[in-house]
Amino acid sequence: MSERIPQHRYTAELAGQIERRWQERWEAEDTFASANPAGPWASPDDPRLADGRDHRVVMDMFPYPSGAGMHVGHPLGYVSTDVYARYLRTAGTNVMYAMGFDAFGLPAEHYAVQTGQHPRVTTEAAMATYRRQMRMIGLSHEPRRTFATIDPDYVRWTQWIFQRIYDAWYDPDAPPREGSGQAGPGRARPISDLVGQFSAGERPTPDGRPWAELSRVERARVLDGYRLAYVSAAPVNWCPGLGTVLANEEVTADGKSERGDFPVFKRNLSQWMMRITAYADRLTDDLDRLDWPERVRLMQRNWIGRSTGAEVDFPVATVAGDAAQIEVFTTRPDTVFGATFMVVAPEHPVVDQIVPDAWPEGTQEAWKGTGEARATPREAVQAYQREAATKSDVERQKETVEGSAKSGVFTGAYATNPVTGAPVPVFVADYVLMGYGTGAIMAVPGQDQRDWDFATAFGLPVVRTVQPTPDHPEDQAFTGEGVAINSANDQVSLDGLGVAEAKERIIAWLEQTGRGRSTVTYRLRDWLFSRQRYWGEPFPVVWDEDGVAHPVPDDQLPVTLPDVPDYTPRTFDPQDAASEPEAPLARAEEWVETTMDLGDGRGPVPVRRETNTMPNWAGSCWYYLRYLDPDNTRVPVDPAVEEYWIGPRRETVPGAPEGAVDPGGVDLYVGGVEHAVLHLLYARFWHKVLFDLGHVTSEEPFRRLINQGMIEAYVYRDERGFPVPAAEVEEHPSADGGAPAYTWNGAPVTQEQGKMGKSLKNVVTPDDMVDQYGADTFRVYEMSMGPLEQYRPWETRAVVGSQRFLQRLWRNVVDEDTGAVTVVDEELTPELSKALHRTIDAVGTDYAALRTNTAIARMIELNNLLTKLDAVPRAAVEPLVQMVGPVAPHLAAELWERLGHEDLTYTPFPQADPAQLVEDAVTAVVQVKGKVRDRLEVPADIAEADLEALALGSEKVQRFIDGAPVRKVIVRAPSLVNIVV
RNA sequence: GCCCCCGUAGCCCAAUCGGCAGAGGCAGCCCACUUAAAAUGGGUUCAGUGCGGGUUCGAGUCCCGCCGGGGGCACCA
Repeated sequence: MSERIPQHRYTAELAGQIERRWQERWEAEDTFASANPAGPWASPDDPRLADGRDHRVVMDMFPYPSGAGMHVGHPLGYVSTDVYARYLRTAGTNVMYAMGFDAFGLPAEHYAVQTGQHPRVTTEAAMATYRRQMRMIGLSHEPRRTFATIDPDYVRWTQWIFQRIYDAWYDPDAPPREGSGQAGPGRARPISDLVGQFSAGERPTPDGRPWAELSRVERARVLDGYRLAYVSAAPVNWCPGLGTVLANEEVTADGKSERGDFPVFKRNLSQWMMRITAYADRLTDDLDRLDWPERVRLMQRNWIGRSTGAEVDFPVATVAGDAAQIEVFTTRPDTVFGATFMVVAPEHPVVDQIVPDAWPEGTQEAWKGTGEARATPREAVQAYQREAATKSDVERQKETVEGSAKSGVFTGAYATNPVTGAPVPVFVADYVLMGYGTGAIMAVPGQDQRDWDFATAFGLPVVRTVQPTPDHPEDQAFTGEGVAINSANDQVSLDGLGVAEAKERIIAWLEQTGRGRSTVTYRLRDWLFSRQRYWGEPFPVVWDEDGVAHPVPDDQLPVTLPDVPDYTPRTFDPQDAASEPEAPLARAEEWVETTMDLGDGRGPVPVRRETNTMPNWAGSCWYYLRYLDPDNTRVPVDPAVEEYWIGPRRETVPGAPEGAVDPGGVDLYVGGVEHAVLHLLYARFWHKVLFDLGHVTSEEPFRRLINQGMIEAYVYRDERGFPVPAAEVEEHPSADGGAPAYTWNGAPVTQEQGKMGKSLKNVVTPDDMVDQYGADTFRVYEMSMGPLEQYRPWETRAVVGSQRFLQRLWRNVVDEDTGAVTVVDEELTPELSKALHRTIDAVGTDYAALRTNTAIARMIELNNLLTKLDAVPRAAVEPLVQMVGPVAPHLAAELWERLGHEDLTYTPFPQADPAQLVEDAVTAVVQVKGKVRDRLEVPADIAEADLEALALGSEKVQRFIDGAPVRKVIVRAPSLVNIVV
């Protein structure tokens, strides 16, 4: 059987030999090393650094290495960036292309729990598998730049950056750094600047005492209120099932953990936070300067949720008789004349101050609540508060969103509408959330459906203050645009104004009279930064005997994880809301209790180490910076190196606003859309802090982002609905050309498309594909399946098409029987020459635009032309081999060498001759009333009038005109004429 | 409920500015090579662009309304 196959055919075996040979050679020769302008590996004489030469940083989101290794879906983005990087090298660009590992995290910890092995052991093993697979498919990463987030050297700098964040505060009045594209003031500054302001008396202390009179502990408390990394005892997301607290971004809309899908409860716990809210404006504004998919920018904008409006003060009398105010936030201050009642969140502190001992005269029964306790306002309100406290946010929402019935209780107090002077009843209701705005609203049933529902349920009055459209239903709030009505008092009138003008006028009046102010709120909350896990970066922080936090001095970093016998996390019954987090590190007592010289003149003192660890996101917040300068022992990245690679560019990205300043950042970042608001938001935040503090020159980490699609696979299910092994399913074409039928073991099965996974029995690995077809074929197939962004199903059956292409290319150069090179040194025919140059032109454009699928189609086309020739001219096949280089690098390198050349990696991409791209003659289409009726061969530079005359002279055309008067002739020389009769 | 993306041959996908619906691949069918099959090579069939309107000389492309698939947000004041 196999002896029939020609000895030198490009089979999987031969491909494998070629691939291994080139992989070894590339590694031995450091082929992919980039040229460095500065830092430990500086090579200033490298020609790639010459003036005018471009540079690009190309990278993928680094993987979290799972024990199972990669399936064929994982390398899609990697192969794309590799093709792009390889193309750029041939285009004369200095390319930085590296890959590391995101190696802290829960799965390794879970796996370690099951197997009893240390997470480091299993993680290292998984990384070895990934490295082998990435090398096997020919990725041209620069080996010397690789690292994992668990490497002590990397942890050291992650902790170092934490210290800088801890040692900084956000000064909203500070001018931005020179040259930044920031619109308004605001910048992080070292905490020492703040201490300077306090001690100089420029900034008052909270209680007004001079700074010098504050104790050590008091000063620390004051500063903690400003730091960008701080400990707070706020309500946090506690997940007993995982045994840790979680960031808002890690909790799904229905109150479950994103990982594991466990219930999450709000608990008041003391935790590390990052003051990301200080950057809310810049994180929103700077999205405009990035070349990112619109939907990702939209998701970030939604997550940050900037909303402009006004705060309005509603006077209220406390039970003690004092004049107080309830401050509300509204985006519709123009509707304040229609505010007929108020609602405050059950947790709102004002409630205790205003609830009277007895119901006011004439209080409606329905306002007193539904429970037993309704004799006095105090009892009713407390009962309602208790009930609300036992419910999670999600439960609160469920009852009311789905049922649309709103619960609530009258507080017994009345406030005063500041524009009408009318008394308005104050309710507590859980549809108002303490965590958003001021935790209190003015209710305007006329213009807000939620308020309308509440007003209807409690028999409250409705005043429309915006004229609804004529067809608007009588029984609904009107939330649209319209002119203001019923909106005037003695001093100000909004009547007749549109919404925007009305807002402006009423805010001006409120500010003038001290009743309110224009304001901005955000949905974004500070980032909860500590986790009760073992497998993460330890905080470089110790606590002294007074409970004051101290950073571990830089020269003592990294703080490494203690080796403990019991590193498993304490998890609980997922429903056990009352459980307490228990950090695994707290059990390493010898590590926790230590002494340290804190540098404050006291000498070594007893301290307790912080026992929480950083979240998995910490390591991925800055790894792209470390690629730039991985061996630097002085700083995370040399500023000159950073500026060269990712500093702001002179030109802005496409679509950036007029006059914008380029933010810099990685030139191409490819990864899944699932990180749209987690990793990508956190990394942007850290980067901006580093920018403010002067450690980097770029304002953004990732200048251009592409979300690669997912490779899915067919899932076949038997009649019971269970998946059957996809590889064993047989296809049976239908007789009439319709959809085919599928069977497994003779029994019919159904086909659907789904994720690739063990449980669906449809996993295909790169290892299988490289064995069966070779790495180059695998790469070509992945790239020819469609555009990078698209989701598409894997079909192993179709891979053979890519193999045939490479086999034909091989055969166009090498004799399958003898192995001899068969190309001839003949002139190209004019037709072939034109085809070649058109292909060069198109393929170069496609590669540069990451349209690898169409580039491959063009190369197949040219290759098929060559296949038909008796002898293949060298001048045609050599450029083709060069063009194939980015997608099938091993095969191209081999053929290039056999054709008598050196390594292809830096050989300049072929140039298309512009003269060969112009056509002498083209086919002009002649349409009559939009239908094609004739085709004419005409010179490419034909004049419109000549083409028109030629078209009208056509016999076929005249037949279709059929003597009717010609009304109009549209000429698009040289390709089209449309005659309208 | 609101917002975003996508629907082109049996399948994966092409189609600059609105200008001949088809570049490439898979599958199918036919032929060559073969004792035969596989592999390989050559040839070839197949859709009028999810549906309904509109704009236009001309619509896969632009606009409106549906249908189907995917995703995001959701008492956010």
